[in-house]
Amino acid sequence: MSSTILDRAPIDRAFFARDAYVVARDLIGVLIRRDRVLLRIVETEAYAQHDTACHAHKGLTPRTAPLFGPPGHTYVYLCYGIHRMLNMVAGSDGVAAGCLIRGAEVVEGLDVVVDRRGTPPGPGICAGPGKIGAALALDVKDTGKDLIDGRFLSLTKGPTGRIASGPRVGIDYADPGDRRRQWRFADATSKAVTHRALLR
DNA sequence: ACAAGGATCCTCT
DNA sequence: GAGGATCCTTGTT
Repeated sequence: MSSTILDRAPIDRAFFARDAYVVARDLIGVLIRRDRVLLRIVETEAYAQHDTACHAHKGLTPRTAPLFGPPGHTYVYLCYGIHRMLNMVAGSDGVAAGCLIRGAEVVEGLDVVVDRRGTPPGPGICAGPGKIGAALALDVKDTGKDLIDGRFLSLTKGPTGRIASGPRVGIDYADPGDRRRQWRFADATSKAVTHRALLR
């Protein structure tokens, strides 16, 4: 019996207990459900402790604490005072690492997403990390929540397209060496991917 | 108590 | 592709 998009294997903690860039790559295609909204991840970025692009590189603070905790949890923070950004903690307990969810396609619940975003439906409605935060109605209080027990979000494997990679976006403040890392991943077949020109 | 800094978004060319 | 808007939280006084 072939599996449908609604009948996929759940993601376990071991999935997240690997290097962040591997997890970020493998998150492409993963389905995120929250209530009536189902998203398919099409763009991600990896961040790690000794990487000057990462919030955790200066050390542990109350805000970045989830990044240092066990894998398979959220790290949600407010960006530019407006946007709520969803990260998934990777690696091992005590070492900071995470994956930013940058882009997604809406599989179910488009009406809910349109309402939350306040824009008409279109391929770009969840193309960008701030848009995903809005689509899932995330709050900064959602930081540190478990991703494996399925109580906050439920994650299952989904269809992947062709995986492309490139440098991360919006990290001009980071050291040149870190800016060059090819830690951005995307499904090249998706229309919900931003900054296409930088990918290969 | 406050300055400073954004892992962005949107609207133009 | 580039630039400005925007405004809350963080980390440090």
